[in-house]
Amino acid sequence: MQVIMSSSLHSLPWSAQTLVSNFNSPLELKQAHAHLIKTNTPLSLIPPSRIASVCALSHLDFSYAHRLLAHFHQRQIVVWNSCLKTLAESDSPFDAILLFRRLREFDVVPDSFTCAFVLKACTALLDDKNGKIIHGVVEKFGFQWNMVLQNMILNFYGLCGEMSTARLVFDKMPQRDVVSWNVMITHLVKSGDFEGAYGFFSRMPERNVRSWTMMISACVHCGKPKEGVQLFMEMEKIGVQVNEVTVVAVLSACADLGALELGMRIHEYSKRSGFGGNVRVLNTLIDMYVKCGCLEEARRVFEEMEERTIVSWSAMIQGLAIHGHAQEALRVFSMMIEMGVMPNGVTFIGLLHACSHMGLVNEGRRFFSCMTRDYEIIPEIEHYGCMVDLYSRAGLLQEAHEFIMNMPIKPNGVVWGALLGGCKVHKNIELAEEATRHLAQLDPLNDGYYIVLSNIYAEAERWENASRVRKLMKNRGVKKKPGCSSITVDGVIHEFVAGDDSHSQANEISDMWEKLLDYMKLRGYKPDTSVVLLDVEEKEKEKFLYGHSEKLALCFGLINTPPGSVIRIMKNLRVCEDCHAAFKLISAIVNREIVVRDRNRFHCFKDGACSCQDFW
DNA sequence: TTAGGGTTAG
Repeated sequence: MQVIMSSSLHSLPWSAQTLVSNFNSPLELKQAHAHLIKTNTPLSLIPPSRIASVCALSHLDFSYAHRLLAHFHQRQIVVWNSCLKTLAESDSPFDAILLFRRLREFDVVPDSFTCAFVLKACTALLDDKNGKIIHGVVEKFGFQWNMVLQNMILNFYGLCGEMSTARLVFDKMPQRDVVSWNVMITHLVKSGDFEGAYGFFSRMPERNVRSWTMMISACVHCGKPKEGVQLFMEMEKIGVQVNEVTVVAVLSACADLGALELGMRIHEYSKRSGFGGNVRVLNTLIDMYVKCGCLEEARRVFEEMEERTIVSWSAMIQGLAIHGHAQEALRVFSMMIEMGVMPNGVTFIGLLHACSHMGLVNEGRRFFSCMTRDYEIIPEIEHYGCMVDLYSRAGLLQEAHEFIMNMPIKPNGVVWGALLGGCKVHKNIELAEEATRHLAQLDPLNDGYYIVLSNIYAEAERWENASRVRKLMKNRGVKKKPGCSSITVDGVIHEFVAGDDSHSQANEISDMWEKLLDYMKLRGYKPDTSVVLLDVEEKEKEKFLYGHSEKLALCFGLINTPPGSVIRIMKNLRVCEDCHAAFKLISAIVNREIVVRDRNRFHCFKDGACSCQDFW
């Protein structure tokens, strides 16, 4: 027998070294194998992990690999694991599961890595059955002290939607780390259990920046932006280092709340912290400034961006739309197309919004047809909603109705609601009744629709019908959401509900209103009592009208802010016609800019006019 | 070998 000259790879000739350590295909592997046999060199010179991954990726017969690997002194499981890892991370994770079966046929004892890789494959495939088998293996071999593995199991059950099993595993874990808690929180939020997630968050023995960020964004998604901001403040107080994802989450909360001051502070902070150039941060900033009524700032951020994504363009177009700058929104769209950026469905929602807020019916129609023809975007329910809104606002109620009837998808509450809105403006009782019949089925608990119908009846002085709608609401347990407006002065948010006289400055507010009223009447103001639904005396109606929350907030703002500064008010419902007319006059009387964000859009009152040009 | 969060629409 030929004496083995050397067992070191480096002692092989260079060509053999390359052959043995750099093979990339089964053929090259077999060549290396043959070469080693021929030169009587130990097979163990071949890097085993390479055998494993080549065999795995080329679907080479594993028994060949196994025979080959039998020459190695090291524990074979390492090599199996290398195979499993390659397959679990490849685009055919199912092969990892098949290989795991082979491993058991060969009676190879798995270790914790084996379980981890196979579990990874099961997670990618959401393979409930095999995942449970691995879970069993983990328990059988006593790997429950392996935190990584345990966390993977938690995540696996969470992804499969088996929260109760995840909970059982979590409760049984002999120890837990911050990842275990974060995994539970993630899946509780995803399953819609915000309270449960918050409970876990509160009980965590330690938190990292992910825990905080995740919870803040969960708050925003669950409609609790105020709580999100509170968490952020707490996080800052404790001194947790914030990252760009946290910034995005809290900026979204600011956008929802209209919390401009905090938003601006975070903008400064992100510049200082070096992630002021992050596209996603900048996109969120555009949205925040738009929703806080600072279109100028939003424009500046947009213009200064070095790199823009479709989200940046869409956010800017939508921002211009809700601020009533339809023509500019269309120009931005043209610019985007010229630069070769492909629009998406959301871009068209912004464009259709721009058209419907300014009555550009033809342009809207054109966009609706070109989105499919030129860009292959299939309209979704939101696009149909925008079109119905466009026709309805413009007074083309029959066209809107026909459009709904010809829709290829089932109209939802938003679609019928848009028609109802148009019926109110253009006083069409018949179609309003039809829309309400559909809405009663689709969205029976939404107070807004009942109110609008009752309003339409009241305007037509059909008081019995109006009161019938009221009774219906009562019978169905639907309560009218009270109008509520807020204004921030020196960092403090002041909230006013309609008819509110509980504020410490209530008397001053009332005096201010009386004073304004005198000036307004000199300019021809007549209270529009038609917006008051109740069948009461005219004087009584005026009293209700004068107590509207946005009027209270405005008077408070005029008393407590320096002359010349912009007054920003947020309202939870739409601004009524009377407040709209009053605010136009007041903006001229006090020579102030008044920005009102209602539930649909912005109104910027200046010099006696509104940016919506009374089309809303 | 483990978890994650973000923008546009409504």
